[in-house]
Amino acid sequence: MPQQRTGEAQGFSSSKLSVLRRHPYFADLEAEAFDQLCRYAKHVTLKRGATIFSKGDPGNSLFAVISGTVKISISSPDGRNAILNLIGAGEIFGEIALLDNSARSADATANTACELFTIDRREFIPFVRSQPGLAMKFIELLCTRIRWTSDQVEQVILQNLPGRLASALLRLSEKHKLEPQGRTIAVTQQEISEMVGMTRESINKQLRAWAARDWVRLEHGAIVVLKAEPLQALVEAGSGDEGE
Amino acid sequence: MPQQRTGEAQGFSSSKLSVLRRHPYFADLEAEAFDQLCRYAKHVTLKRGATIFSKGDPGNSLFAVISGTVKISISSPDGRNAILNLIGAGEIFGEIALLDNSARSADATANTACELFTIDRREFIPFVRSQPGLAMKFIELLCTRIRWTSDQVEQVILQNLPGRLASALLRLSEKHKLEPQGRTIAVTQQEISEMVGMTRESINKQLRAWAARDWVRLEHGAIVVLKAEPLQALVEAGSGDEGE
DNA sequence: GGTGAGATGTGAAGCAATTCACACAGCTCG
DNA sequence: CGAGCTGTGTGAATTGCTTCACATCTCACC
Repeated sequence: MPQQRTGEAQGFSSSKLSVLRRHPYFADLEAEAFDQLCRYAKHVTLKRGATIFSKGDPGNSLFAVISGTVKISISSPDGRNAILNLIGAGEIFGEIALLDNSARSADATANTACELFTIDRREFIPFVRSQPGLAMKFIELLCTRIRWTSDQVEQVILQNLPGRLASALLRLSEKHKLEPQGRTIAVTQQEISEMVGMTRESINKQLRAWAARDWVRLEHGAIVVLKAEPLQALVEAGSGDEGE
Repeated sequence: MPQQRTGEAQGFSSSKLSVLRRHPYFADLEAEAFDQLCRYAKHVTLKRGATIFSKGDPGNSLFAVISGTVKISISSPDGRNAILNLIGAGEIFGEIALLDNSARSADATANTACELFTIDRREFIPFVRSQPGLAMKFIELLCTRIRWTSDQVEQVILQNLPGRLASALLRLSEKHKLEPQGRTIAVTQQEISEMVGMTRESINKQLRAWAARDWVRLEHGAIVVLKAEPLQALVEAGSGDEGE
């Protein structure tokens, strides 16, 4: 894990911690247990593009995002990329390899400059055992992940370009809907193309067509969903074309 | 859940139970706890094609397969199907909706005639709480599922037909390698096509090409992997064509 | 031992998405 | 305040896979 600056946890401002505290995974943890968790944690600041871990690494730490976004992806030998997930502030990642004590199954990189919280396996596993409710929380987290990933399989197998793209936009805007920017999704067209598994060019053309109908607005490095309903209809219609 | 015959558990033969007992999820459960679990369980016999549950149903039971195979799939409005997983003897399914107390996210049907074990949420959840090690087992199970599903996303996004098909065959033969039939995978070409998201015709043509090179042997309703290495090489080469 | 349903095998035509080859816009950092 | 790097926009040619339309094969079950 290169390019990181670490420091012990005692200096955390409460505003940073509150990002995590608000999150469902920790929300109903007792204050005392939460403080103890923070004492174990290390703080990491990363530049955009920094590698957090790579496929095949031993999975001996858990991460939480304080600010910025992290990209979970896999790359093929011929240079193509598949983005499995984008992790935003307040979310956790890296739990799978940690929990089943095996190698990382994908790469994690800083998609923007970001601040992370990281906790080591050696401290974390005993902590989970001491907090019986926490295991159940992680089961819920894993279930959410499976639903997310299964959804992705479903869309990629069943839908054509418009359906896949619509589905990806809706899934992303769903994740972000709690946040202040509303329905603005901060992703590049290149990134979306790697999430749905089609070329940037194809994605661009479809997005333009929708922008012409005012279903979306395209910004530099972001997409705003203006009308979710017709997109939703497209997904539900199966691998359907749009009308007119 | 139609077309089922149920009976209380006291009549189970030990041979049936041993299928489950051997399986990692239950292997290191104490005999007493295992017996108690069996007392809660119901036995179900299903005809080929029977619906076990459908997407959207409340998820209030867990299943284990004693014999036969179960298909976990999703169908789109226009009649296309995506198979997410095939569950064989000794395996568990239906745990996701049970654990996070939500609706089924896919359909489950009997892919062959099969015998199942089923246990109700009301009995199961308290049982898990009474067996602290069991929660950890389920965490491992969920991690395995995520890895399986993420693999599927990876292959479907990054690979073309030969790569996807090779990958699917290897993943399936991996699952079956412990069983007596060796590398024989009991699936139809239609089923494989729905797992990789391409048409049966395309799959058939690719399989024939490989059969001509003795990489696989095609049987009625089954595929035998003869040479895993060239298939593995194909997967690792990215969306690569085969030579000559 | 026949018969029908499910599974496999195969070619020709069509098309959705890729590939390739650009032009331009917008940030950001010396 | 250009210089350069990302990100976006767009058209023409190509292609991998689908679609469609069959023939054949296999097996379970009357």
